[in-house]
Amino acid sequence: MKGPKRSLDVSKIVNAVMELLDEEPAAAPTLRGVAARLGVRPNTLYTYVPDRVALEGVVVEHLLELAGPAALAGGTPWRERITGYALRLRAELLSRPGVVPFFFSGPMNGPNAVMVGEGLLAAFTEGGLRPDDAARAAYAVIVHVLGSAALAAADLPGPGTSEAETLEARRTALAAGPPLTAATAATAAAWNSPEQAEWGINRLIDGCVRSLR
Amino acid sequence: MKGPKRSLDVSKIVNAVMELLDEEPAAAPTLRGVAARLGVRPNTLYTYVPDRVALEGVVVEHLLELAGPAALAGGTPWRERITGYALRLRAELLSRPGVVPFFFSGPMNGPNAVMVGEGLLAAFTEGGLRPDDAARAAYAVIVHVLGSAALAAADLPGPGTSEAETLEARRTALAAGPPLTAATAATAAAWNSPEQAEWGINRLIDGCVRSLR
DNA sequence: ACCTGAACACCGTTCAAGT
DNA sequence: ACCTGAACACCGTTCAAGT
Repeated sequence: MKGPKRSLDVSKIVNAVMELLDEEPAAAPTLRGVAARLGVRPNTLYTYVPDRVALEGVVVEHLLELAGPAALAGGTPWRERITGYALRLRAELLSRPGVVPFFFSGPMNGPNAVMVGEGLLAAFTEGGLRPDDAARAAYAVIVHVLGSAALAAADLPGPGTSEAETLEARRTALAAGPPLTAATAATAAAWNSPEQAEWGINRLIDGCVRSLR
Repeated sequence: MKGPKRSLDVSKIVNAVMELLDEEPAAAPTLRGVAARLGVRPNTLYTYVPDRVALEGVVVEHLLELAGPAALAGGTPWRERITGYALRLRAELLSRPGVVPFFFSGPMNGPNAVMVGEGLLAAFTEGGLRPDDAARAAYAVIVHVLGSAALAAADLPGPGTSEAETLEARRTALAAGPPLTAATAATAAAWNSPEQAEWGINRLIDGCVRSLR
């Protein structure tokens, strides 16, 4: 048995990124950090990946997969498939906030992105939308879930602070704001909660279904 | 007339950021770049701003203002006020893609953010929503417009490529994809267009209004 | 073909020092 | 109070060189 010609491949690099995120979920992985974890020099990674954006794209593909796009294909009612995937993806991202910027650093056109798109299209079609509306609806859902995840990640408390006290501080601040804001401070303070993300996605789907006529 | 005690203030710093964005809209402004443009050492900025995230927060506030939040308060039908502000904000961001990440680097709780929230609340209330639903709807709109802007910015072609050929390349790629994707390739390829952003926001508002009952 | 050594041109941030 | 000099600990990326 002769030794391996190469010690690395792209999937090992992605694994290293995921391990870094496991250890420090809020820290954005860097090429140098990934290389160090693999016991290799930073420039070695350029043998496998053209640049940082490309590596981030591969990680994005991995996360789209992690959220279980296969479940989009069928089995449960169409609407649950959509909200299910959307909320699973959001949860995966928010359990690793450091990865969120990766979704906004380049076009999202890998095979898993296409598969997710196809699954959402199928679900919306099953929901009664015409093809073009289904396409618009599918991408609107992606926009919403990624926007929600990104804003929630930006709002995460630093290591010193608990989520509850951040929430309470915000509620108090909003209660001192203009009238309508003050009157809804408790709701508004939790605007980055999973519950409100679910509410938003459901309203979006409601609106899409309504455009059936 | 004695010389000024300080040569700088926060608004001059924000101006410098905006000038950098005017010159190179896709480049993310840096503290060092801003300092250089002001003819000052990088660490000088720490007299005016505690760190990079805080500076970005001030720039975010400036952009929320640029999109004209005052027009949210009244004058036109409630629904146009919402879509108008949302699409103006999106356009401001996409004419300066380098600033987009600033919206995701920290909590968005400045006075203009509160004012925008209040304006959206007023509009949705006028549209017939109960206060808590209006609050959820207001923030869902923000989520959607910022998500849309961020994904569109990530999809922008590099300096070498035109928008039209990027679109055409994507359409061709999607046409070779799975069946539903292929059937809607023309629509799907333009998923980051302003038209589809407007479609998405309108569907979201539709869905919110429907939750009146 | 794969990996390294060394360098380049950057970052944000700190701290003691000058005025 | 404001700004600087100098340094620290980082980045992504390149290129020639070694195996």
